[in-house]
Amino acid sequence: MYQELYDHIRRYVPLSAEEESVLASNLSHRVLKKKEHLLTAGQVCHANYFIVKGCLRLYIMTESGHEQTVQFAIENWWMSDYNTLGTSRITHVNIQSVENTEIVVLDATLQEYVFTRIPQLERYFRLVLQRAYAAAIMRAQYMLEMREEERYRHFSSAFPGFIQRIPQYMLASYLGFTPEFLSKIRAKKDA
Amino acid sequence: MYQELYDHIRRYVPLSAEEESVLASNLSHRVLKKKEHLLTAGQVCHANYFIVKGCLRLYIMTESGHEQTVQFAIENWWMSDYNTLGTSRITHVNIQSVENTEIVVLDATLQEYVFTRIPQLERYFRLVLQRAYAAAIMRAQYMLEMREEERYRHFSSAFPGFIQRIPQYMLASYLGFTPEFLSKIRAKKDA
DNA sequence: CGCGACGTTGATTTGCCTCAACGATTGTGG
DNA sequence: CCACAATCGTTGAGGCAAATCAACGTCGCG
Repeated sequence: MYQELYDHIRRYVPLSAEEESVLASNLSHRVLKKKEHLLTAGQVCHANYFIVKGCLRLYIMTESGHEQTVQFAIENWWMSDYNTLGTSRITHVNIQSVENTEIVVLDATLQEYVFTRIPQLERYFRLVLQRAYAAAIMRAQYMLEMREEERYRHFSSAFPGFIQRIPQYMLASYLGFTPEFLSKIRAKKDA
Repeated sequence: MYQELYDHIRRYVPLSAEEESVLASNLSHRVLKKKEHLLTAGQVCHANYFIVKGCLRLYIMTESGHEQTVQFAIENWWMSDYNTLGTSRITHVNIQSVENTEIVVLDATLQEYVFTRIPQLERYFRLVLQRAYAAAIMRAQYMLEMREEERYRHFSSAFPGFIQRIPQYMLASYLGFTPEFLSKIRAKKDA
């Protein structure tokens, strides 16, 4: 149980068998079918989610009424609405599974308790967040320096195989252009 | 000395006078003139920088040879190249002061030592990074959902006053368009 | 089988870029 | 302290990349 998470934590900090069990009693496990919602705009976000297997996406509804994918998360990444997590404010984002997905749920208040019992986890999350932040900055950089087509080519070479796991309209949205345009890019150079 | 930083830390975690002095002996202070470089592509990034007063920007040189501003940081924010900080890899980014700026420098290796002496700082940085990450995600969202002109209007209403502190060409670059276009936006609706 | 979701393709439009020339402002050295 | 250069901002003409809109093909699923 939770083995993938333990392994991930051990990449960053030591974790004893005893600590594993403290952690285990504060976690829960959840299985999501494809396209199932984990969080919907208007709700309060209570937990941090670790992906064991599968893929989540975070999206918002734009004023013009279409879904704008803001983030993807795959195996060994955490996802949540960090803007409101730990507060009682409602979220404006939606989190949904892209494919059948298995996650570990760490409730925000339990997380605080776990930190008191396993102080090294504070370090683990600091390191995880530093990586995530660095990745977000890199993404901002790519959005700024590359044109649409270049972004697609860069993304597909950086994450080969991932392309086949997600519908094209979600990828187009994430990369900041239209599905029609993505279709035209592929028609051009896939040959 | 370092009072602004102590105050900022105390927004998140307790900090005793004794811990202040442990911290102090591992920090240094630096004053930068406008446009001075703190980090240049090709160097190794050794430290994390806390802004006491002033403004830094992080930028890269694009293939076409122009400066692409990726981030700004102002009072009470930390800035560094988190992609390489703590490693011996060279950086590809530049960090430069926008105006006369005063910073606190926390060396990466000393930071590790300080964490062993003041474990609560691990928590402080976790919380700071969580906020920074949340802000970076919000920014990605704005880049995706808004058109160029809307981004400018949103930015200038979200950070009134900041506009006057930075040259327009840096702001245009940060927002993802050309200085000429920014000039045209302003001409349109400032009247 | 038929419907809805997804992807493709083409015609047209448009928002923003590029390029170029011209002001305004700053700062620096004689 | 002025002159000049360099930097920064403005304005306009023209071009192009990507959006929009619309129609059609295809696949999976109830």
